[in-house]
Amino acid sequence: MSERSPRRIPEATVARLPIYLRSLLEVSEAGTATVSSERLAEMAGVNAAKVRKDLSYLGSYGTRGVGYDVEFLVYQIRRELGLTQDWPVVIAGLGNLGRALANYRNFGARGFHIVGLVDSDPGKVGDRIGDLSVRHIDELAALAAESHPAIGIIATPASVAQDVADRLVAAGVTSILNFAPAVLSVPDHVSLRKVDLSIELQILSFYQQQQQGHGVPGDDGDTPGGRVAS
Amino acid sequence: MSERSPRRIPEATVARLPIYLRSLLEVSEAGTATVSSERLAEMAGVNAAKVRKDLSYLGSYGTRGVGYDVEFLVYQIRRELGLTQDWPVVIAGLGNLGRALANYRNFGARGFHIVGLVDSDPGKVGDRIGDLSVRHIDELAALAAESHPAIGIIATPASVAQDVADRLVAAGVTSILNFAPAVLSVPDHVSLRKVDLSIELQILSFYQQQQQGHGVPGDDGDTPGGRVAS
DNA sequence: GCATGTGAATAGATTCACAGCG
DNA sequence: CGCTGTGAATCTATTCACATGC
Repeated sequence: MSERSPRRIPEATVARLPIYLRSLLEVSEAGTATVSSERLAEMAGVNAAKVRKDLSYLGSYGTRGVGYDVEFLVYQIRRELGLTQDWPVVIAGLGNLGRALANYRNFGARGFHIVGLVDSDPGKVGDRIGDLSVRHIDELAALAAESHPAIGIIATPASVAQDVADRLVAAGVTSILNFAPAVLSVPDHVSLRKVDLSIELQILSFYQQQQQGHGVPGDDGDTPGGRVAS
Repeated sequence: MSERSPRRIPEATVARLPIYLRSLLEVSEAGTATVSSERLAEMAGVNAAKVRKDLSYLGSYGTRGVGYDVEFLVYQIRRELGLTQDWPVVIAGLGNLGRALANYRNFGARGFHIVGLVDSDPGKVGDRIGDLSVRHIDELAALAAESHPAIGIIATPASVAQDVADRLVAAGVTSILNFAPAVLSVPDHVSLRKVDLSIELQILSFYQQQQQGHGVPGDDGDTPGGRVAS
């Protein structure tokens, strides 16, 4: 049973699997048993050929002339994404954003649970958020010993983000999601992704300016700009 | 002076310009007058050839044997990104996340200012956040008439995100940043970007599983997974 | 001499178009 | 017949390597 992934899944495909999964869950909710690549593509906002190629990396899970079995595909994507297990998550930095993240209900609809909240501000230590209380970041090692977080979310100011990242890595975290507006460097064995509000706004600003700037391209026959990127 | 952009800037490059800008501002802060592509690359977490090629799309702004003039390059990137003007932004949805965004100090370090906050929950309407008060989403047209928001940020539940997007577009917004876990469709003239916590976590989960899953690749000689993507 | 700027080479992602099969 | 699965073609992005010019 535990065959290793036979195909290497391209990064761009990996990034879309969660979208397909979400679409499939909607379809499933609606009680539909099978779905075509065309329908999935429409829901996911991509084109059908891409859906088929993406899914083909997981295996030949469709039926020609019919489509894909919804429940089966949900399971396969979950498995491929590692969502059949529950990853322990620690959040560092409990300002506005950190609190918002900590309170996020349906934390990715299963697959993750928050095991710790840390901050360096003594004024925040002890605060209860959801069913956890904030601990001092110096206790990270102790927290790690108890609950072995695999994923760390950084929601601190940029100035301390690298230090926090280093501490997370030292505590055994091997994936980091960085919300701080800073470029982090981590060892090779640690995965890093970033989410950056001001970068996203600046990208939109670029296309906004393009549009208004010189003479309004109107219908310029190619991608109008920054659409569903990343 | 107002020459139109002579070159078409690739999407991937546009997405990196804000990172270079941030790095340059740091260098500028430190009082350094010129910077090499090598140094910039290090700060931005990319390689030097990429920096040079990216910057070459803006024009030949470097000096061979020397590097780039920091202040000059800051100005050019700002201009290219459309940050020499101030874009009016409206935030829709003032739950935990919307509030966190509304309170975000240094809203992208200039270039943007919030002109409106809207929500459909009567319990939230009237709340003051920063120096604005929350208005009902039905007032969006009125708000648009007053302050002409160009950019809309959606921080609502997924279930209403498409409706909110439609309203924003109807109100004249031409760029949308979507935080709701939903695929939105907007007219061609509207730019759309998304930020999705649960998708990011699921991507990390994939690489996390790869790492632990089958026999620990250890040093598998290629990208260990999901590093600084998008 | 040294760091930029850029053609050429390579790698990666998307799209096409159709063969294959239920 | 209809929809998947996939080679081939295309497009986009990255990296190399060196000519160019301060």
